[in-house]
Amino acid sequence: MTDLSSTIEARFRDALAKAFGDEHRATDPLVRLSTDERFGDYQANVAMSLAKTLGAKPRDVAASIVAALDAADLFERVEIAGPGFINLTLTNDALGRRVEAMHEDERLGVEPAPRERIVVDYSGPNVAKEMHVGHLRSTCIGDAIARVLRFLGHDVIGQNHLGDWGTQFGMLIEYLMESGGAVSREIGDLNAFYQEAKRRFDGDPEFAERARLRVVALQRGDAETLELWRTLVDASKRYFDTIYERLDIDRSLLEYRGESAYNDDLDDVIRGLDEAGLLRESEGALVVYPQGFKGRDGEPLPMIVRKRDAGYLYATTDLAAARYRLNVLGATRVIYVTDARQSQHFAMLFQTLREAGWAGPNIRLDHVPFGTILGPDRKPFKTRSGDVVRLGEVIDEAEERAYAIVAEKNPSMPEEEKRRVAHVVGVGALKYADLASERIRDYVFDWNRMLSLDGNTAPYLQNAYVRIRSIFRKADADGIAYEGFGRVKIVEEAERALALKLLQLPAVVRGVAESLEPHRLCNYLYELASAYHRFYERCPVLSADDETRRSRLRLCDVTARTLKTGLELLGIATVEQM
RNA sequence: GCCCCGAUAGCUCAGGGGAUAGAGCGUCCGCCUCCUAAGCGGAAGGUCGCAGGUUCGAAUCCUGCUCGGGGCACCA
Repeated sequence: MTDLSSTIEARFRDALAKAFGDEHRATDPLVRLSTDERFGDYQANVAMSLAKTLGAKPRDVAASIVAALDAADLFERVEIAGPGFINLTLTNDALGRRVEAMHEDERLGVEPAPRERIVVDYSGPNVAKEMHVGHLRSTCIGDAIARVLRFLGHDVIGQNHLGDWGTQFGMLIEYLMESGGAVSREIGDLNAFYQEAKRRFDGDPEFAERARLRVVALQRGDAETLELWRTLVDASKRYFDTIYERLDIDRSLLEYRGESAYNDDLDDVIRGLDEAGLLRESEGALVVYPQGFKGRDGEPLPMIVRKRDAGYLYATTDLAAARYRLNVLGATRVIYVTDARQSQHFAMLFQTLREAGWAGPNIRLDHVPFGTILGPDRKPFKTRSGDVVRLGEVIDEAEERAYAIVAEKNPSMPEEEKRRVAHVVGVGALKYADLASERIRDYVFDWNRMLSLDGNTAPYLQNAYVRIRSIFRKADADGIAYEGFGRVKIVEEAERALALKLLQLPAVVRGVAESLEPHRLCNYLYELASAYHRFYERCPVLSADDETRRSRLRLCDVTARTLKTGLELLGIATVEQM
């Protein structure tokens, strides 16, 4: 079954064609959710905009559309109001039948999109460095986007573009050799290792020289050096995996493919740019000048692809990675989830890929920028001493704070269960706070707000789910039968509002895949949970008569699945009790 | 200097051509013999940064400005 908004839109396109000629099938009927219940459930606003081109009065246009509209099985009322709004009220019967169809559908009415291979580049921490809050947003937003696209049926490859190459590895490997060659220490103290190496490098010119030679050895593929490099990379991956696991990041969507994977392609990138006629030399460096960019001096802004000392940069690696994703993996869409400060870099990168002919007109390249996490002082989130906040410590605190709340609200819960719930609630709250506001904006990190049980938070949504599950536990305990559930009868206003909200899921998921804005899904789930809570207050389920009970249990069940699925798409788990 | 992003209730944020702009927190007032009150209802609170413009209609689109953040050659 086509989802509700698409169905309504299609009806209006038919009506427009019938009333004003076939060419008007292409006119957007401007079907929107009504802002006020007095204006019905949906409204079509096309009459006002069409009146001018048709040279008719808007209300007459509206009347013609309504006369041509096939409304029989769908709308209770179709009313023309104000300057020419067409207000639509769905029949309770249509709502009930659509909720039943949604309930029967494993995908909750979300139809698969035409399958595309899509690469999503996110997380991207640096080898031999600890992850910090700066990595949280890319990791959570990227994971959510990858999950949504997969749910829509796409072939999604998440790639972790690790910072696993570069001059700093000379220093790290040299220091590793000095300190015995083994990373036996299980990398909770990667930062310490990095900083010790840096201190050695800064404080001892003789060591610094050895580090520089070590870079050369690494680049020419010296076996012993490479092995130590691999030791560092592997140890770091083990550490990243522990963080990803604690954050409930879907590792089946995220493969490690660091910068080093493209080392052998970099010469060829330069050659390709040359063949495309884009390569220029400037002050000893090799650069390209993508169209439309100016520097401080008003002159064309170069993107440097090879340094004066013949070294390569992230632009080169990014070009190589993009070529790999397009040519080898066959992606038709590549999505980069990085902070907003890199916007210009990606704009230049995309422009270069277009000009080189490496990304054709049918390839979508998206930069998904996001703002900074701010502390309570509205400055970038740091510890009191001004250091970066370690991601592991943030997760610890999220779980501790959630544990304290769970223990207070539900003291009789077994200890192990409390720990599990604290994890799900704490990490869910942390991730949800990151996803819930428009991602381009900076957001203020606030433990109390994100863990609040009121408002647009993960715990509020998780609790709505828990309350539903609680009803089913009681039903099972009391031996109340509900197999097959029965028809969904919409009677009460709260049932109606809940049904309407449920049926919006497909349009919301599609919108997220298009805009790459997970906060839209958050808003939807919050509205759904609110609608459910109102239903819960006003509509007793188990104490109702059998027919009503079966109907309401079915509403409960489809709501629970929608909440659970929606939260899963955000990378957030649910629990049965909390 | 140029470019990008932001500005909506006291605070934190939704809404991004459509009717009288919403939520949570905070403040005030109500609601548990009843499926989790981790909930619900109500009240109070807004020149949607400023000024123009486009439009039947602008918080939403355009231009300029103010304020804040970010970027602008060998780091990523």
